[in-house]
Amino acid sequence: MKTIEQFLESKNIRVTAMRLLIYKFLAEKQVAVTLSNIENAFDKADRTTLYRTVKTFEEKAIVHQIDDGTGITKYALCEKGCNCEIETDLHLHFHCNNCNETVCLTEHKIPQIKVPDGFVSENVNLVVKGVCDKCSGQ
Amino acid sequence: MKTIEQFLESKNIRVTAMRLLIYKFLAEKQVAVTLSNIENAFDKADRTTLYRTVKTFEEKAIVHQIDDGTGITKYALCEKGCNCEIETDLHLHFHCNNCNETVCLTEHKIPQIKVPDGFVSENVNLVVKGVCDKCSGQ
DNA sequence: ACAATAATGCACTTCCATTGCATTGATATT
DNA sequence: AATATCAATGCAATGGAAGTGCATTATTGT
Repeated sequence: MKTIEQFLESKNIRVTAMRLLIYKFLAEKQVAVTLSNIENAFDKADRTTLYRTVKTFEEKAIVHQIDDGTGITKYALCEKGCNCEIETDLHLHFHCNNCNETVCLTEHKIPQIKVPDGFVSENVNLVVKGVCDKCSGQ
Repeated sequence: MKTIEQFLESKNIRVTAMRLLIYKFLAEKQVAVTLSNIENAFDKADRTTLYRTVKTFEEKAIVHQIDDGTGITKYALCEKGCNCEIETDLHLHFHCNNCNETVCLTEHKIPQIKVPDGFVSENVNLVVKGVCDKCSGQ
């Protein structure tokens, strides 16, 4: 059981108060968040700092970026089952058209996709849209 | 063999010189195009006109929008095998990381994706990224 | 030919992403 | 412990794409 500090250090990320806070914020969220979400949670901090912190996390593969089709980039912590260091890691994301939230379905791997001759597949982005469990009534 | 004029009329779209030009432009393209692409091709015309023309085409289901993950919306004509009137039509798109072009692979249907209990799947966006046939060497 | 309606063009606005630069803070070296 | 070095933060500004309101022009139907 590592502390967050040790974890960040193991990823070659300098530990700062800001980074710890943002990490904790991401960790307690069950859904992918936008920069604005983070901004609202930390209104004393500057947008740029938050932006760059998330970028740093992304470069060090502790956060991955999600394009769920809303036009706004979202971010989520990489979890067990989400090997973002590996370029070809493929898990799917679910975007709820009702509450507008996006979640990672890391246990759902993307099936092999066949592409025509001459095409080389390196990466796949798969977003399923619909209604999430919270909104679907039960 | 319908003329473009007849085709547009059959879709309840008024025929104008601008719309014919834009339609022809889209038709001769083998790849999805951005608004900027269209803008560059028609620099005498106003951005807004181009924007609204494409929107109209989209509403009338003769063009579909593609989110290939570049952050810029692309558009492509719906072709045989692409039933965009049907909300749930699912064909995949291929984005080349080399030439940055995106093509529709209409003959490649998206496999059924399983989602956890409580989640309702309505729509799927699947983009395969890699190297296209033109860039892959042969 | 004319009235009604739709298409086009212009000027803005908004929102998100991104960068340059100065400043503050942390780390390492002596 | 003081200082030099380098990274993190904050501020200001920019750029790009998407979208809207309104006036003007074109098209359609009567």
